[in-house]
Amino acid sequence: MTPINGGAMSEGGSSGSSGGRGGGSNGVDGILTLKKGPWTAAEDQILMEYVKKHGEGNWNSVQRNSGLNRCGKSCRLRWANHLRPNLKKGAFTPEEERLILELHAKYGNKWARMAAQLPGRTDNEIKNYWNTRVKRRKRQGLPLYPSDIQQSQPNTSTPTSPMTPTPPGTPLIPTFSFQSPSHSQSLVPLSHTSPHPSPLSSPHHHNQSHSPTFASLPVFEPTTTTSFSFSSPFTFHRPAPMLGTPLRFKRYGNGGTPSSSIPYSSAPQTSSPLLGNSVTHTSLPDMNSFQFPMTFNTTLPQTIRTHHHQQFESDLMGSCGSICSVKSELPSSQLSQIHSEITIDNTVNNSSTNHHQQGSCGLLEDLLDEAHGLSYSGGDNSRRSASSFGSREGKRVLDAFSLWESSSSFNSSSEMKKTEQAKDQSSQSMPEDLSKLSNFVPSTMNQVQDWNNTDSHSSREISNGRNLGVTDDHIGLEMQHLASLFHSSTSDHDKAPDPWDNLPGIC
DNA sequence: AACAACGACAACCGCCTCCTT
DNA sequence: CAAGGAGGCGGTTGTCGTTGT
Repeated sequence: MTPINGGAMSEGGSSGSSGGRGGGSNGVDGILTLKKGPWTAAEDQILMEYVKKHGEGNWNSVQRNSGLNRCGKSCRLRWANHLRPNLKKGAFTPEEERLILELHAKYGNKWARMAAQLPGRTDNEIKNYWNTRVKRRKRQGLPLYPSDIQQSQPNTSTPTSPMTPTPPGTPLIPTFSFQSPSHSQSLVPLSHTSPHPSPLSSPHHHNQSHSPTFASLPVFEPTTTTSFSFSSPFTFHRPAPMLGTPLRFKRYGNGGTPSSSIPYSSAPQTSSPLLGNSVTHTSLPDMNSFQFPMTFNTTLPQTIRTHHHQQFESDLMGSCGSICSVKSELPSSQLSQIHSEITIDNTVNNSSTNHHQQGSCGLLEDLLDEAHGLSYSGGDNSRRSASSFGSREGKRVLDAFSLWESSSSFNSSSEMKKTEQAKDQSSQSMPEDLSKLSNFVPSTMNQVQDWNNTDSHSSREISNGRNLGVTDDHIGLEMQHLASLFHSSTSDHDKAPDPWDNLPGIC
């Protein structure tokens, strides 16, 4: 039970009460109390209804206007971590796990920043994953990072990373490298070439002591053999304007955020420092739908890899959200298309497999094995993967969605027909899991579009304008950027096996 | 079957920064 | 310029389910 803290409760929930959960909702002595603890499906429904009507932001008004007896902060958290569209539930994929390691090595405990590069993932998820990992490895007496990932950034997370002390003499400008002989990867922040403003230099960041020249994106060296390969055909339909996932598009603008794209797509379309003078970005003929008829394989021999490729790699890894977030922002029908057309090779696994063949040190092998085992072979993650949507929390959310869908006026409108059509179209060509996803999110996602289209007023007012991280223009700019990277590329059109099929659970 | 250990995760808390007035 | 509100971030805690003994 937590009495409202007078007016002093500045959203911060400085309730000062015990952290106990499952508190009641009724006040004592007539004092209205804010409910704490787990959210119910009904509460979720209320919150979703509210966001549907008013958009994200103004979380404090949720309680005032919707009758939901939760503090604004709690509402925001609930929405961001559980209710908002495009959330990717389930266990982290091996690629994601690897990326988390890399990002943590680079950024430390900057969960939001890491989440910005893991589309559909929340900072809370990443944080939980990491903390669990820290505990486990500490117990096992293992180093936090695989030996091929060197943490050379001043660790901002000493309390939770006791096993990875920052070595003395760590440079202020962090470097980040892979030293596995089989990976031959090396990541360095090419700050001098990055056109992106450094988010770390932003005063927005808490007590950041990083060098302001630190590139926000993990830019790969030309020698990089990265973890992804993309095959064509690679079609982007211009996504519907959405509010999307503001959490990931505000401060940490890379990873598909507007901030990362603007420098590329600004009017003059000057050549990127990375691309050299020969590359001039030109306007796209059709931003509504365009295709990248190319195969891009990052394992190409260095000698035939072009600057385009390298740049694209950089953007893929650094701003994975540029693509992935586009994917995640799309309505389900388009989502399915993206899913079926983006091909990502899991060369992480391949490279780690090569480890054995190349006889690297046993510890590294063990670590890699462990990492994979955690993800695949009966480990905890597989457990969770199997039950991710069957969890009580998942059920709650699904219940809420069911309630919401069944009660929403949206269902009876013509929009519903469109949604159903989209469902039909998409489900025809999507795997079962994606079909389920389609059934799970479509109205929500369409609704987001709807909010933006029909309720632009409220949308613009969201969060005092701070919430408009993803705008139509921004997405368009991203598309321009991406397309420009493919502009002069040619390729074969061989179809590669769809790696999304290999992803567990919902993705 | 009972218990402990562990992992995953939701949610809370406090602090911080930015924006508005 | 200052104050207050709003929102975001990172740290922490408690609960629950699973697994192992």
